[in-house]
Amino acid sequence: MPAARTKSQLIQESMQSLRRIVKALEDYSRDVEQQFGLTGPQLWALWELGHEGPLSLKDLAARMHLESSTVVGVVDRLVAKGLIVRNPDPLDRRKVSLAPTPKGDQILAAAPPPAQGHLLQGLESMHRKRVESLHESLQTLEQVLGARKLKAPFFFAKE
Amino acid sequence: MPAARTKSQLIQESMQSLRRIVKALEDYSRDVEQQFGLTGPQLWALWELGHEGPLSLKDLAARMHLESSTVVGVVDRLVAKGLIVRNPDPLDRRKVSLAPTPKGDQILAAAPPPAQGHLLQGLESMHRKRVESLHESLQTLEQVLGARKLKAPFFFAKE
DNA sequence: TGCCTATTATTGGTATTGGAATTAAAAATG
DNA sequence: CATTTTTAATTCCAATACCAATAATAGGCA
Repeated sequence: MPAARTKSQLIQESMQSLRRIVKALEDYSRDVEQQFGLTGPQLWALWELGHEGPLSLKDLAARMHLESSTVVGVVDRLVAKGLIVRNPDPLDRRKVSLAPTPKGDQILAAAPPPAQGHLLQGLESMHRKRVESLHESLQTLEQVLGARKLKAPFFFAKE
Repeated sequence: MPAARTKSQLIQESMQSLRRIVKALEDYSRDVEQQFGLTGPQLWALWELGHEGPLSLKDLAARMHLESSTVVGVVDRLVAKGLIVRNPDPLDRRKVSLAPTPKGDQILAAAPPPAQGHLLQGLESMHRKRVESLHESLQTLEQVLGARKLKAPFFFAKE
């Protein structure tokens, strides 16, 4: 039986866990890239377009919680690979309508779920009680971070 | 009072929480950069050098869980800003010994803790019971991810 | 000692990410 | 209807981040 941990130890270990979890997700994306030829963001974007129908670039960016300027590059590479197409929106000529090509659909049918899917499968395999507990913990953590974000004006001087 | 959630809902929300937490940490780094002139990785590297004494580039990279080639760039920028110096190692001429300059130490004394510090403060403010629960949940999550990582050879065909 | 291997730092190339500025088009306002 | 404002997509720039390849040095072994 492991010795009792101090609060400080628990915190340190939790931090490391969080880092490892984030890194595990990144590594998973890299593995997919190695073996599948699509980077994590590319697969993710293709996934969104395949499952949520045609989307404008802005909507796609919103779904991925990324900036438009970031997604432009991802879309460029998917277009270059012939997996999606940019169609003009007949109703609003500022917009582009992004959709998978047949080839993109084909890839999507065979591809693993995007990074999040990995985690998803892990969570599915957990007992409900555990998921409940995790959920509550994450919410707490988020509240703490959120609260800090609002009320922590930087206390240090600028040069 | 909110309606009871299904397991699936709990999972979805947990995923989103995780993403938001990661994003909050990234945003914090960006805030520090805006107001302090050092990016997250730069502050982190300076912090490690300031607290762990002179380190070789490899050791610094190991501490940050980054590749050496990534850290070279971060070190370049810190050197360019005059916050650290590269000294030759008298015992092994392959190595460089990285250490803060007086100016680097000065910045470090006034700077907020690196990104992780933000989270750290949040955790410190939580009750021990909550931290215990979070710790346990994260460990479980990590186990699930780790297990999957090992036994999930990619099941999809390569083109 | 001299050759072979391993280690250290670096460079080069590609991808991701956000912010700032630009262009084009739609919407709102007078 | 003309002007202004807002919105959508894009381009450009800097910083991460990885991998692969290289140069220089150290260490091991015949």
